[in-house]
Amino acid sequence: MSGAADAIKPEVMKQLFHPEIEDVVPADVFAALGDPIRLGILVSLADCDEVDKARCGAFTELASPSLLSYHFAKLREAGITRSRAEGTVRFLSIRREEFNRRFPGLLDSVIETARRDPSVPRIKIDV
Amino acid sequence: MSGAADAIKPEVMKQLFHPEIEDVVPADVFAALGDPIRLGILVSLADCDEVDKARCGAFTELASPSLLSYHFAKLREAGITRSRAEGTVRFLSIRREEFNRRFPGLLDSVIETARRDPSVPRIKIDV
DNA sequence: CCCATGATTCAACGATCATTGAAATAGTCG
DNA sequence: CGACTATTTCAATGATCGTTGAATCATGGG
Repeated sequence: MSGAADAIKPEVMKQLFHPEIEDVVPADVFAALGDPIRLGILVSLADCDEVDKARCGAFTELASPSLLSYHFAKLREAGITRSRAEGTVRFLSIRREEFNRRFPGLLDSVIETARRDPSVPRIKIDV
Repeated sequence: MSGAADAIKPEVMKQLFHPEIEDVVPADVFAALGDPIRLGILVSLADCDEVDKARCGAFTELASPSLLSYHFAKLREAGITRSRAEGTVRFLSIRREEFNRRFPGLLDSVIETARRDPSVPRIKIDV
């Protein structure tokens, strides 16, 4: 097409749903944490050296792409993580500040608990 | 029956299963916490004035007896609570010390989080 | 324009979940 | 014993879960 002002950045991939942090409710948070793969995603994210630089594709040791997508959605819809698109890649990060404001201290205990436990799988994310 | 040494206390009601605290795993704990009724039971227990004096029957505002029994079992099997029988009554309590040893700091954050949130139902337990 | 790549969506599956109401069990007390 | 109370168990329901594999979508590069 040949319009004049199509200066829109092409990187506007379909937006995934993120709840307002005020709408997030404890029971849903804990339900989202109630799966070893999702806890694995969380601690791996928490231990990632550079924040907001973890590609979704870095988690393939934990599950198949399609299953990962399912678990990413669970964490995202529970207000725990954020998914950001950049070109053909998607980056995953923890909604630290917001979440800490909503549920002070909770995330740290959860991550510490999951990090300490051998039943939680984890990967090294090379950014 | 007329044996000589039947000095056995009659309060040996069928024992309910409690996992060893070492066998408890984070994902199962969070799954158990992922329900508003169970969070309600937990904060109500935590706010009970006299520890280990909360009758199961005190929770009937939260759900029907049979549903309560189901949720009690979930909390118990996740290592969070203990059920103790005394005559025809059962008492429910939080496995504070053990649980804190296994997952330091977690229970307090969870209870604080649930206590602060209006989506979690709660009752006043009169012991 | 077509192809490769990264990721989500869809359809299907068996498993578990939350809930209900009725039945069983355990203990107490007349 | 027999009625009564407190609680669990059972059977049944529809809903959601975790998983798989195939299909789809979006983007970037030849």
